[in-house]
Amino acid sequence: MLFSTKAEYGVRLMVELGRQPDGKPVSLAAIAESENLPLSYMEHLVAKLRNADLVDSQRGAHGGYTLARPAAEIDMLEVVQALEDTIAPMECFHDTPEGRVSCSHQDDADHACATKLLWTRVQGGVNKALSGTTVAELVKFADGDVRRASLAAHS
Amino acid sequence: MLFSTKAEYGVRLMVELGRQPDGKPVSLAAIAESENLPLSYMEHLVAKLRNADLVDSQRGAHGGYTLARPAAEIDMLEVVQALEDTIAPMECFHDTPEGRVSCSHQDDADHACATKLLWTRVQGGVNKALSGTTVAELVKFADGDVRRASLAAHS
DNA sequence: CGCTTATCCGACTAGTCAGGTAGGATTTAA
DNA sequence: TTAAATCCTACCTGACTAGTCGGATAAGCG
Repeated sequence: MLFSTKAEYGVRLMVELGRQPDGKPVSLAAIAESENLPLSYMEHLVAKLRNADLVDSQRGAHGGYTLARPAAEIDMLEVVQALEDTIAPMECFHDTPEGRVSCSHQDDADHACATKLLWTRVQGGVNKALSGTTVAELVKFADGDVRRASLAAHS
Repeated sequence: MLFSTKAEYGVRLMVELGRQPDGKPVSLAAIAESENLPLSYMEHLVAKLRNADLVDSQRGAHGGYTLARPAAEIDMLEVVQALEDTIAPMECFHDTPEGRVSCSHQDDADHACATKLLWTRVQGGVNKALSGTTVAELVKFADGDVRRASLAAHS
């Protein structure tokens, strides 16, 4: 498995939020019910999204969550990175502050890390796919042949 | 972490085998020592590679393993697929016999699986990176020739 | 024929973590 | 003031990763 359910659930959550046409906050309970996901588990996930400034929260009655930015300006690389602790292809890949990939295995003159080329390419492919997809796009896809979302029916 | 050490170790193993110029079998002990990896753990991995017809084995004294095919004809998608139990991006993706991806979540008329588009793209990116890289290429890279060549994912 | 080198094979295990639960504190609208 | 919601911390549990171990089998060699 490439990603865990954290990414799966979190992406669904973002899509549900992006689905809300006006700026009205949506409660987690509504999302959890509509996607049939455990509410208390989602609380952990949405906390990560909030820490990453991807969603805003409104506490109290009639509170909930909203996208922090327009859905078209949030790409999936941000979302997945916020949810998964790491999306590096291998353990030996640790992101440097400059954002470059590097490998902790030796990279000497006589013996290069043979797998570095491969994992770099894989990560490139994943990042490209993630950063090239926005929340808005997924919303459109989900709504494509569907008239009404179950969540919209509730509000 | 996208992949486990199974893929990491297994790819290293394949590269070591591909490094052997003649068809002489290489013992696991030699590889384990040269890559500084646990021998008894590697035995499990090489068994998977053998079952996938990626390596041939020669038992007994002076035995060992050889690539089942020329290094240029073995791509990393085969290798990684043999090692990892699944490389689907998400749990809900199960490969159908025809090789197409599908999602086990409901895709009914009233609620399309919003994340399907995303995971399909991700898997496409990973598969492309893996299938576009051969053992021979990694061998060449490790030997230092192509060190400055395409590190980034090419198309 | 043993002896050594190697692959093969299955059982077992410590540690980690994903996935989820539980309980309560805090904030806010009506 | 009460209900609806976020927020926060701790805890649990089964599965899986990353091994280890002991031995069976097979092949070359003197």
